[in-house]
Amino acid sequence: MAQVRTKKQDIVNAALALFMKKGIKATTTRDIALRADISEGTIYRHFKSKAELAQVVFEQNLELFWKHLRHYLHRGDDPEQLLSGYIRGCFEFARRHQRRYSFVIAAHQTELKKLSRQKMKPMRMLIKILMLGQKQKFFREANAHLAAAMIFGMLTQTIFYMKSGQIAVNYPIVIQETTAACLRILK
Amino acid sequence: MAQVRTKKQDIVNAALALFMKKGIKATTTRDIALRADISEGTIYRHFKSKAELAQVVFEQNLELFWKHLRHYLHRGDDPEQLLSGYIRGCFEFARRHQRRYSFVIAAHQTELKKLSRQKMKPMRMLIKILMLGQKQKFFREANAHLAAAMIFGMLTQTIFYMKSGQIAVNYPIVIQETTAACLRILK
DNA sequence: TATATTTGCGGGTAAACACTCACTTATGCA
DNA sequence: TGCATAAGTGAGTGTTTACCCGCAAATATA
Repeated sequence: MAQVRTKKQDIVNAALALFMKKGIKATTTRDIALRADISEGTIYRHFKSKAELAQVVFEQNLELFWKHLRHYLHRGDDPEQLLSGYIRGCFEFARRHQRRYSFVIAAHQTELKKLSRQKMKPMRMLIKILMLGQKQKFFREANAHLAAAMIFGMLTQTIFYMKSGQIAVNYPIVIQETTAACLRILK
Repeated sequence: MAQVRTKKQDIVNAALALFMKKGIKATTTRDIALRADISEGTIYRHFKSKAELAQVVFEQNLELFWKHLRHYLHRGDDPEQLLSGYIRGCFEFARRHQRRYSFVIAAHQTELKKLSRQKMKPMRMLIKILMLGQKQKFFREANAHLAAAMIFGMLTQTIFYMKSGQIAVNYPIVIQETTAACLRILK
């Protein structure tokens, strides 16, 4: 990503690492300052509160997830391919950026309550794919929001159980199975 | 439930209400004492720590969810009926005991990390249903753990989005749609 | 070079936290 | 009735917390 290394970015990076490991609440400003190798005061030069910092960190990671996903959608534009790319993108992101993924999902569902719930771009993108597929008669008519929730839930929960070691299957097979399951629902 | 009203139960009830509303971390022992109308010291007569209290509260609610689910499974014993009862049971529990449900799910996935992850009976029960169905050739062969994760994720995420008002459909239809989707995956 | 603005520091602070403890009151039992 | 134990109290404890502020150094602007 070749970013400019400013103190501000140092803070964000340190906060990111800690939030991912311990969660937002359990991470202290002192922890962050220590890790970023700056003083606590400096944090408040750049962010008006710990909450604002958390918000920024969350958005940066969501953006990353989002870019990653879009990369997987570039190839082809028929709904079935889009969906399969989407699913693969989610799994790959979760695999390659385990902590980032967990943070985004966990923060979205619990830690950042009201904040930016509407900003969950990956979810909105899924809805769009489904609607496109319905318009083109690839997928049967159904409430796209409901279907998207189902699919998103399938993905997150599957990843969750894989990570916690309760599903002993390898990635390619899980991706394949999940995609097949989604298509069965939608067709 | 007609429970005996002891101070201990008062504490559990107060803690439950607060944990459900604000989460475990954000609830202080002072909050609990105030709400239960007892002193903070009393909490420590009955529980050796806040963590232990949280554990008890979690288990009580999980037990409730569990009993509720079993009630929905009593009728019939062919896998398809069992599954449909299971799904209905989840949705009904989430509807009738919204906060309890959220607490159990949230606590399971984030707050109680290592504790009692193995104790997630509803998940284990789902796996059993799927295995039974496979044995009886009602459902096709597949990794039951993976399928259970998918289905459980479908349910939790759907409920999550319904509660947050992002899916505007009524319960009977959602239950029906979700059941149909599950069967499509499994058949 | 003189001056204004930004960036960084780190000790300090008040509030909040989970938990303790010496003590009082209630309960069970012979 | 007398006594042992359990239940309940609330002021206190030592930490930890997010955040502040006076000051210094760096950087930009003239």
